[in-house]
Amino acid sequence: MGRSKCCDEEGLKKGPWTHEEDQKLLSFIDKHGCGSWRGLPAKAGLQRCGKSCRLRWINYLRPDIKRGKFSLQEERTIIHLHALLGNRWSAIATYLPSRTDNEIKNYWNSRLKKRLTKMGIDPMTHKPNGAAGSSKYVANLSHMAEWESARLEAEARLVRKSKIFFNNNNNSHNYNINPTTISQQLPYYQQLPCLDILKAWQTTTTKLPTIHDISHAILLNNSRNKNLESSIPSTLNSSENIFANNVPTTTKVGDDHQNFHNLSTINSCFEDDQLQTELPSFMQDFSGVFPEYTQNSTNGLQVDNIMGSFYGDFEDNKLINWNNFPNYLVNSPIGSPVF
DNA sequence: AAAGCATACAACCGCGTTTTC
DNA sequence: CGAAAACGCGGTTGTATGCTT
Repeated sequence: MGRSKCCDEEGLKKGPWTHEEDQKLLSFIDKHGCGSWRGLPAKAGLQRCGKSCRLRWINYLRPDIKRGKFSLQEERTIIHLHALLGNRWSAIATYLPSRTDNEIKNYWNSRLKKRLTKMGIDPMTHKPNGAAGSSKYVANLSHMAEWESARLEAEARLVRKSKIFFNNNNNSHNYNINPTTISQQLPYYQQLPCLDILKAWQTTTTKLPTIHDISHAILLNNSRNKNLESSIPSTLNSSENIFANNVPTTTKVGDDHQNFHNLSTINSCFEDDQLQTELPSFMQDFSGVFPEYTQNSTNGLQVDNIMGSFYGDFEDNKLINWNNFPNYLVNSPIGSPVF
């Protein structure tokens, strides 16, 4: 029963790989491809266990690995994803295709975590130290993470399929979304940010998303869309917009001070000039939802300090126009298994 | 110049899950 | 269906390198 006896690991070499070993492994994989790690070392003439060979290939020798300094965009993606998914490095790595989970994990542990700590932010909860946590917020984030986890798994399966689909169907759209919207569509990868996280989250709660939730999802998906060639058609029908049964249709910005603080602290990890440039940009994308912002945004956002104000041009009595929000969701380029 | 400390990152280890027989 | 191997993931360790005193 079962498989044949596993390789005997006694006498196998451990520790850092030499250039010669790398060449042997590369040469073998070049000729025979990777996989069947168990038998690979003997065939390649290596005194290593298959597990060690696999790790060396995946984390170091693979040709599609991007090495070197992490960009600000990548840093931001990691921080936002970590806030959402926790220490699920392989899931986070799917949003940074050229980076390995090991590299992201190391980068987080050696730099980002310390940087957040220095700034008075708990790297695990992504909340300011000492601040009273909002259990409701944490619960919502947890819901989002669960759905996002499921979506990630499904998306991974669908990515390959979708690429073939789009290659073969460039001129024959047949998706279950608003045809009026379709006629105005840019290619999927050029559309407004995907908001499937919010869509998924919406299935778990009747509460309207906060500005924090929206901003978080927008930033996350903007960065993902820049990094991932994922073009899966949405299956969301326009009549199924997430706000169909929700009231009120507007929310006072001032109701969300706590969440503003959360977003503010996350984004305070970045240079102010970047924040000043990029945050207004995505707010402008959502001009229908944030009318007050676009009308009064000449001065950009104000970020004074770590706990600084993110309110910018928002005032307590300004309203978010939730009625316009479904339009953005319908335009979402990436499908979700839960819709 | 050298010792001690900090940092970065490659690699290992253990464990849960999946696959194969 | 169960057992065992293989795989994949996250936590941790070891070591090289850089910095400070």
